[in-house]
Amino acid sequence: MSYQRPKGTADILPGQSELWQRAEAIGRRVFDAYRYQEVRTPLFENYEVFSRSSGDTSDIVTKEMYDFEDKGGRKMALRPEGTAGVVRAYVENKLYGPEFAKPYKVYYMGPMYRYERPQSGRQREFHQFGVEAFGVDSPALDAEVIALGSDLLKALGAGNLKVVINTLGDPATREAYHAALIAYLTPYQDELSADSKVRLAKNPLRILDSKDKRDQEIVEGAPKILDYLTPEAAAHFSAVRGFLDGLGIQYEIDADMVRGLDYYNHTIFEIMSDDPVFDGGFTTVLAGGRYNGLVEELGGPETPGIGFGMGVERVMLLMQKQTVTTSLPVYLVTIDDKANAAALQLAHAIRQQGYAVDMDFLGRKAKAQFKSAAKENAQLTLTIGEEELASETVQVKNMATGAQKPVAFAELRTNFKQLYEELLEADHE
RNA sequence: GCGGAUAUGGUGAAGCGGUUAACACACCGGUUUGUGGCACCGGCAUACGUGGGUUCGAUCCCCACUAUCCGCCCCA
Repeated sequence: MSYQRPKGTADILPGQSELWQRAEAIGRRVFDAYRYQEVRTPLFENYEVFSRSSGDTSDIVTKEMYDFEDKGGRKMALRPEGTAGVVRAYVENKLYGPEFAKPYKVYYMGPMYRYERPQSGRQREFHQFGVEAFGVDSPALDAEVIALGSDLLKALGAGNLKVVINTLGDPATREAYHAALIAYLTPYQDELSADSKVRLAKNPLRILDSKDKRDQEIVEGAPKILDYLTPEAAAHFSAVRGFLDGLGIQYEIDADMVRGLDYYNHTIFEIMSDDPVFDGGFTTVLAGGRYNGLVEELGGPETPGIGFGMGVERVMLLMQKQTVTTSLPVYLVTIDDKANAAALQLAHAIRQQGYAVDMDFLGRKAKAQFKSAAKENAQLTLTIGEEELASETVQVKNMATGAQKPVAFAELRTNFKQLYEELLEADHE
């Protein structure tokens, strides 16, 4: 009986994992530059953590969540996104306390789970890098977070980026706009797509980014949220725009942009790429926004917050073009099995000095071993045969120049670093 | 949840009613003793997704299932 991985999951194998490690290293570097520190929260939480934060009616909660009952009868769920768990941890660990600097900035990297039909750039188990910053309502922080997202993608090598922003305003804004939108759309009720008819009752904002052609025509004449902003919300948004301008970050305002999670308010943003790998059109690779009120919703004190999530798989599609070349310091060539004992000891000694060593375990002939060494991009090959065993030396060959010379076992064992550097120096002469 | 396409060895890919199921790549070995390339020679593999059906005969036709890919919904 053989098995295959669950639908929508992926094995990240050597060849790919190097690229993931590179992405993670770049992510950590960028996050550190903005003084975000890593937080690691559980992959699963109480179901309520997600349903309360994302909204009971959001698609993510109603049809995409991997929820289950544990053996103790508790309703749990695999995290569909990163923010809820981080907010829960923020509240539970009382990170709002006066001893913590504000904003309290954290980042995370890890797998998320959504029960969806897999397709290009979308899986059931997927990965996000994300940040959250708590405790500061200043629009300057909104701008900094957007700058961070943009820097992150650029550092990861993503090109053809477009920053799109919008505001959902404060609760008063939202209430007024919600009413206006329903008033406008209701007369068109019969003309709306089937999906949008449902949305009209459930979440009319969603109709704004319907892809149905007729819906779009109707939406064109719909009231714009920007006209319903309270003075405070308008001031916040214009300040964000000013800071972005000051940073030289190009952006578009899309008044019809809505996000899938109900907890957003004020600034929301997406960074998209129209790189050819997404064949046709802009695809969102990073998105987030402000979620003042969410901390309270999960039982904490009134605390503003803002953050974003970045889809690693989508970024990986962009990074795919990059090639990771690795090289190997030493390949040990053994002439026959009699050399194995000495080879193992030398390999061990060199590895302990911090250099990677590979060797043959199949008893292949020298030619094949050199071929492997070349394939692994070995810098040096050390050959051990009968003569070398007798004289306690190895033939060291610089693979780049082809130069070869004998070196005593003892020297390899005690001072490999110097030898290695000297031998490779020859390269540059 | 809905729609479309596809399923042949480690990989890519021909064949489309009767074949030793091509070919290429990869891998292994050899071309005289222990050195990376090329060439040539040889070897290699539990390959026709699973289960039914049609047929004298099915990789090929039909049905179902499963899986994968792509799109919709939704989203990162």
